[in-house]
Formats: sequence, C-alpha cells, structure tokens
Amino acid sequence: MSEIKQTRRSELTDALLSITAARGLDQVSVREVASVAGVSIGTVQHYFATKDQMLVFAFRQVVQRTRARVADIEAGDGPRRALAAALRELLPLDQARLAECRVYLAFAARAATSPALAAVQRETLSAIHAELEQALSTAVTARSHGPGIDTALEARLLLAVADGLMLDAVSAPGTLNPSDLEAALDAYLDRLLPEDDHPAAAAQAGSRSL
Amino acid sequence: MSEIKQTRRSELTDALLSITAARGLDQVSVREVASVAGVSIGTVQHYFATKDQMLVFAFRQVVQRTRARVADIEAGDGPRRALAAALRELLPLDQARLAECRVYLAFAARAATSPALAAVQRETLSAIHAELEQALSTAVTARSHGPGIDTALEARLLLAVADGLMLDAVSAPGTLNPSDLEAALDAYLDRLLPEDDHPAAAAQAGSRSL
Amino acid sequence: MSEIKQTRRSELTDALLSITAARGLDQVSVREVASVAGVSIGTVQHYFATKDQMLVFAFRQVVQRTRARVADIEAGDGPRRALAAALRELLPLDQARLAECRVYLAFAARAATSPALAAVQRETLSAIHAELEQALSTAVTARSHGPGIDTALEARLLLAVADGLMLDAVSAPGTLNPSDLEAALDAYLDRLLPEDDHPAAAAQAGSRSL
Amino acid sequence: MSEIKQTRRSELTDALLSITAARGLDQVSVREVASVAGVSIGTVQHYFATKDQMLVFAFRQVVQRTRARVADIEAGDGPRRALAAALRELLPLDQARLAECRVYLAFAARAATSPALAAVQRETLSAIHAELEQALSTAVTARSHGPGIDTALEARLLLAVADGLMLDAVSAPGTLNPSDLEAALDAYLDRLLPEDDHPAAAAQAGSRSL
DNA sequence: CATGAATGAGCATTCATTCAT
DNA sequence: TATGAATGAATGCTCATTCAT
Repeated sequence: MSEIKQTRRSELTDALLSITAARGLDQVSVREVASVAGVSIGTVQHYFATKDQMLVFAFRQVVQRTRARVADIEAGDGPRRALAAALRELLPLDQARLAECRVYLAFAARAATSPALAAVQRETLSAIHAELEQALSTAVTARSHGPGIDTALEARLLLAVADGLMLDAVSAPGTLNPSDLEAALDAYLDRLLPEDDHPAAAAQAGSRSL
Repeated sequence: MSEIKQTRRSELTDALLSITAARGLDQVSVREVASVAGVSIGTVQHYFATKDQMLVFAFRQVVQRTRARVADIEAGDGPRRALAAALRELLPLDQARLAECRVYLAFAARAATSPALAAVQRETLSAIHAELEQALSTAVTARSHGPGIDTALEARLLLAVADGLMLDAVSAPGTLNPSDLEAALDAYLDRLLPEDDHPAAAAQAGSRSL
Repeated sequence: MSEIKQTRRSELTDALLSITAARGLDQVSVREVASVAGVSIGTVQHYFATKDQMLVFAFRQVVQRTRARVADIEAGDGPRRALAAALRELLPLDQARLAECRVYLAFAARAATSPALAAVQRETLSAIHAELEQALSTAVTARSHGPGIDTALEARLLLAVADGLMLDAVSAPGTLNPSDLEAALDAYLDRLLPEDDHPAAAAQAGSRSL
Repeated sequence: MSEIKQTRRSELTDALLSITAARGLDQVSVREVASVAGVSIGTVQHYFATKDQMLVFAFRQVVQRTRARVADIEAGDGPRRALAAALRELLPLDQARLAECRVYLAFAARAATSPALAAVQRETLSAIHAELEQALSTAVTARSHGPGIDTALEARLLLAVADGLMLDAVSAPGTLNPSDLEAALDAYLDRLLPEDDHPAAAAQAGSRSL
C-alpha cells in the first residue's frame, strides 16, 4: 500500500471521525464523508471498498491515536502519576478528548452488534488491560510493602472506572464536568495507590494494605 | 391516555427493544418494529407520531424496568448486600440482563448526539446517583466507625464501575464472563464497604479507614 | 339532509377553502381539514364519504358565493355599471377576493384532469356566460343604436378577459395590483360599451359601432 | 453541465410533462417520472436533487417551447397576422397545444402557492407582455393613423384574453372548440387592429379610432 | 353523531454499491 | 487515481379509507 494511499485514507478517516463526533455514527454516510473530505463519492469507495471497511479502519485509527498519546507519557514522575496521566487520556477532559470519547463510545456501542468492530474492541481492551496490569505491577512492586494485589482484576476495575466515567459524562452531557471526572479518578487512584508525596492521601494510605 | 393505548405502546416497545438487543439500534425502523410486533406500519405511527418519540418512550421503558427490579430488592440482608444486589442488576450477568444492557448501551451512546435521549439519560443517571448516594449513606452510618466518605463522589465512582464493566463486557463480547464481572464488583465493594461476615474481606477491612 | 348537517358541511368547507387559499389545493388533506375545523378525521368522513365529494362540494360552494355577490348587484346605475360591478367580483381586487380567486383557480386547474370538477366548472362557466350574454343584450338594446353584436361571442370574450386577468394576477403575485386590474377591465368595457356620462369614453364611443 | 446531462434532463422533463398533461400535476411523482422515462428512481434524483427542482426546470421548459414557436413566426404577412399567429400558439387549438396548455395551467395554478414557480411565472408573463407590447407598437405605427394606444394596457388585455380563453377551454373541456377560440380571438383582434384586406373587418374598422 | 383504531399504499428522499471511463 | 452515471432497496412519514363502537 503506497504512502499516498495511506495519507488519503487518513484524510477520509478524519472526515468520518469529525462527523461522528459532531453528529453521531448514524450520520456517517459515504456521501457525507466524501462531502466533508471534499472528494467524490467514487473516490471514497476507491480507498474503502465498503463502508464497513472504512468504519473498522476509522475505529482502529481513533483507538491508536489515543494509545499513542498514552504511550508518550513520561514515567519520570513515578508510576502512580504515570497511571493517572494515562487514564486521564481516556476521559473527556477537554474538547479534543471529548470528541474522541464521543467517537469511541459510538464505535464501542456499535461493536455490540458488529462482529468486525467487536474484534477491534476486543484487541483494544485486551491491549489496554495488559498495559494497565503492567503499570499496576510496576507501581506495587515500587512500594514493596504489604501483600500483592490481583493485578488482572484491578486492571479490569481501573479500566471500568475510566470507561464508566467516560460513558456517563458523554451520554449525559452537562452533568459531569472535567473537574468532577478528575476528582473521581484521583479519589479512586488515591485509594488504590496512595501517593507518598500527597499529604492527605499519605495519611489515609498509611493504614492500608496497598 | 387509555389503558389499552398504553398496552399497545408497550407491545410496540417490546418489539423495538428486542430488535435493538439482537441487531442494534441502527436496525430499528418503523417497518421492522411493525413487522416484529405483527401490526401494520400505520398502526405503529398511530401510537407514536414520530420515530423519535418511539425511541424516547422505549428508552424510558427499558430504564424503568431495570430500576423497578432494583427497587424490588429486599434490604433485609443489610445495606452492603443490598447495594451489591442493586449493582448486579446493572451488569450483563445473564441473557436477560445482557439484552437489557445492550439496549441501554445503544441508547446511552445515541444520547451523546440526541438531545431528547440525552434528557432521559440525565434523568436516569441523576436518579440512580441519588439512590446510590442514599444507599451509601445508610451503609456507612450503619457501621458508625471511621471518618465519613464523600457520598456524592463515591456514588459517582460506584456508578462508573458498574457502567464501565457493562460497557466493556457488552462492547467486547466474550472477554468478560459473568463471574469476572461479579468478582470485580465484589472486590470493589469489599474495599469500599468491608462486610463483617465475609472473613477474608473482614480481615482486610480491619486495617482500612472505611 | 338536515340543516345541522348542512351547517357542519359548510364549516368543513370553510376549513378546506382557507387551506386552499393559504397553501394550495395540494395541501388539502382530510387530516388537515379536520384539524383546522377542530374535529376528528372520522367526523369529516362522516359528512363527506370521500375526499373527492368534499372537493366537489367545496368547489360548488366557492363558486356559489361569488355568484351570490354578483346577483346582489343593483342594476340601478345602468347596465354598463352593473356589468362592470359584476366582473369586478371575479377579480382579486382585495384580500377576500384574492383568496377566493386563488381557490377558484386551484379548482379550475384541477378540473382539467378531474371529471367531477370539470362538470362543476362547465355548469359554472355556462351559467356565467348566460348571465353575461343577458346583461350584454340589455346593455346594447338600452342604447338602441348601431348594429347588434354577437352577444354569445362577446360574453365569451368578456369572461375570458376577467378570467385571464385573474389568472395572470394570481399566478404571478405582485405583478398586477388592483388598480391595474380595474384599469384594464374599464378600458375593455369602455371600448365595448362606451358610457355616456364618461366624457373621454363618450367622445371615442361616438364613432363606434357598439 | 455536460450536454448529455442536459439531454437526460430533457428526457425526464418530457416524461414529467406527459404525465402532467394526461393526469395532472398532482399525479407527478418521482416514481412515476422514472417509470415513464424508463429509468430508475435513483437516476431521476441523480439529475434533479429534489422534486421541486425538477418541477421548476420542467415549467421553464414548457414555457420555453411555446415561446420558441412564437419566435419562429414569420412577420412577412404583416404585424396583425403575426400577432394573431403568436396568440394562437397560446390557445389549445390542437392536441399538441391542448397538452401544452394543460401543463401550463397546472403550473400557473401551482405558482399561486409556490414561490419558486411564481418566480418563473413572473419572468414568463413579463417577457410575453414585453413582446406583445412591442408587437402592438409595431402594428399601430404601421398604420400611422388615429391616436396612439396605451400599449402596456393593451398588451395586458391581449394576454388576458388569450390566457382567459385558454383557462376556460382547458378547465371546462368540451365547451369551447378550436373554432370558437379562433373566432373569439379574431373578433378581439379585429376590433383592436382592423385588417385592411379583411373586408368585413375593414368595413367596421373604418369608423374606429384604432 | 362522533370517535379513533387500523390499514396499506404511496410519498420524497437517502443510501451503499456497481460499473464504465 | 478519480469521477460520476446508474441502480434499487430502504427510510420516515402522510395519506384516504374502512370499520367497530
């Protein structure tokens, strides 16, 4: 596949994602993608044989973009902060991430009845789960006190908290603002991984098993 | 509005929900609802002037059914168990609840770009949040030891955990089975509200602030 | 047929005519007539078995109203003035007559492809033609000078002038105002039936055969 | 716009006009136009984005065809005969012109409640009025005797006579045959512009001011 | 006399897709 | 590589009409 072909595909995907973020996945049509991208319908179908292929490609792309940002997070401030930073990338804390979350939610919901999208979603969740588990493992061993945790289960809960906060915030716009989301996420992490340099958290954390 | 009219509406809504659970909200058309319900297109539109009205009605109905089951939970076994039972109603732990969750997720995702559905979703989340907050408050005071918790924030997290587990389970079918979900939920609740008669949990809970 | 039935029919017809005047005959539906008249659809169909019957009844009614106004014209000022007054009732010289003309034109146009309405239109034109012929005959013999005219042909032309001015004014709104229409009608009548007390017309008329 | 596209559009327009002439504008649907033209529904909508656009295009086309025939009239026989020939093109004197008149009347009536069609009708009437005024001016100066006439007003009346005869003939089929229409038109023109080589008319015309 | 449930055909329009160029 | 012609199924919705009450 040539580079130019990949470029064109990305342009088309951008159009698709902007429609999805603004008006929902239902409003995505080949016509509309072509119109927003400024090309003909035929051109869209030259790069994506079917609409389904285009959707799958776009889903992968949006997930990949988010994960690329997560991968860029510096671990310098410690595992606890790195984990928090990573999870914040999954929440609609600003306009850009809100758009991304709207797109992600739309695709995830459709995955419930689309085998092709479900496959992508399985890959995605599995990869994120593995990364969270690894991060948790690092964070716990860094502390080296108390009993170990069930990292698989805790990774699952961590992902659920992030996804759940995202779902509630995106599906009921106006009810959860960014600071609510950050506060909830921080409270959860504080309980799970008390930060030593966080006075209040440290005081509570002293008596905990984690 | 006559009773018979409400009955017919419920029948149509049942058809709509079964289509949504099986094939997704995208596959819901007036025609298809009519066909599944065994009536003519005209009849559907006699009861719901527009498709949007029908969707809003159906969304309310599915939410109401779930909440009715939650309301029926007996508080006899204590607040901790009642809370767990309530949250289990929100998870896809069997075929019936899986269908319901698929429907709920489809509507919640569409609420992101549908003002009418968003209004229902706001009402729903707000009501559930209030009930969780009340349940938490009851559970915490029942124990009467340790400092209080931020019930609003904890209710938000509790709902996020349930919604997030549901989202991950429904959007990536096959990756989370019912026992995984129950285990995750129990682990979360054990940490939040250690159950005195749960040996392992009690042991851990002894050293916690909650 | 009871009187109350006739009353109800007239109310429904009024609703139909107001819709036709405002939005055109295409926008007339049983639903809309019922809605404007403030009754149920079933009620409309109780008084008019089919939509076609309702249309025919309404067409007769609008024609009859116009002709009733024509019949009320006093002949006291002489045949020339009576004729002018009669023809003015056929032109859209004010809002009320404009509405009537819009309705009449809509029905007349539909008569081209509706046998039932065509029958009404034939009756109507035939009756008006006969009245115009009679009026012309009276006017001409009142003058008792010069050769006779072909009253049938002149009545046909007179009706054509009125109908044509109406058609042009109604179909191209804004191009012909009431004074344009009156001026055209007067000019035509002046040439056909010079009025003795109209100085300019009388001067011209002196050399004419009519 | 390519030539082939214009050709296709004309074919579709022909279908639309034949339906209108035969069964009325109400019976024109995209489906029916496609069926009569022998193409798919999608093809019709490929050439006309909306039904309204198709109607406006068709209205312009039917008017243009009539005016093209008028423009082809040879002025060799003198202005009086040219004017008569032009006006005869506006009357339903044979099957072809009857069809055209039925279409024209349908569109003109709909123009009363359709801004888009009203705009076309205003253009049309304005153009025809200007041509009639020019023709009258030529005819009158050719005679060079008697006082001038109000050409604007006379053009308006001339158009009204033609349109009125057309309306009466088309809306009440069977009441006015071609010879009636020609007789009425000739009588009107004879009075307005007596023809020198028309013995009877000349005799009458001798005492007239025009 | 009046209502409204129920029907099924019909509407304009949008759509994904195929194909020739 | 890109276009646009052509298709025909599907959409939400409006409609006139029938019928039971």
